[in-house]
Amino acid sequence: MVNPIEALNKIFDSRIRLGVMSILIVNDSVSFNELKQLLELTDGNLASHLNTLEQADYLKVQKAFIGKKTNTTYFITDLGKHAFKAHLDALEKMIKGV
Amino acid sequence: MVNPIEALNKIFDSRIRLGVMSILIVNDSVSFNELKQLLELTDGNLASHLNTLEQADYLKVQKAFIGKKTNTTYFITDLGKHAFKAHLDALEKMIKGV
DNA sequence: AAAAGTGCTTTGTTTTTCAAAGTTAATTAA
DNA sequence: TTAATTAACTTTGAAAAACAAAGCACTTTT
Repeated sequence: MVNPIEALNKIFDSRIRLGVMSILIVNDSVSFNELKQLLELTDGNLASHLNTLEQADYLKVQKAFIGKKTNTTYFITDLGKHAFKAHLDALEKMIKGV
Repeated sequence: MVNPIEALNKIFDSRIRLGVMSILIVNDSVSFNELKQLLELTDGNLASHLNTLEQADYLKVQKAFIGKKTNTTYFITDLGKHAFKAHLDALEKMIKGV
């Protein structure tokens, strides 16, 4: 038997990052503020997790003005989608004892 | 919509603890050494994660002698089974966007 | 007698998490 | 026009967690 945990993605150890990804995989764009409210996080905490995901190229950011008000929107990347799905597959396999 | 991550169990943030639980949920008893080999961990690291799970009453330990050689065996508790299943359910719900 | 295995505990470093405060720039309220 | 508020961070610092390595008591194997 192979080590069952090595296919799990370390980046998705975090509940928060899992939450972000599961939101972004179904909604193709979500604002900073929406994420903050959905996940009930402080600005700094959310920003740092988003940063971790961005560093990994799992999501990308778009800063825009709505009128003259800034709006920051997050999108999942293809890499992010694949990584997330691979993680879920690995989880499933692990649980099923394959 | 409710915060999707609050139903996730913080104890299962760790890949290692997830791995231990998924092994113990299908094998009703596993030795320290088997876990160590399956998960490719150092003694100290494994022991501390097992300790976290034990503190939570998610698993119990049985120390026995096989001949005169010590053997430490781990079992999942009912509480552990339920907590693990609840976590997996919460994960599934989160991913499906319920 | 020396080496190696079991199952830890202890120690200490590195990494991660998080809240709180500070920041820049715009917006609305008084 | 000044004050308060919102957005989206960054910085700081503290606490918690992860982890490897070493130590330990005991036993078996060589």
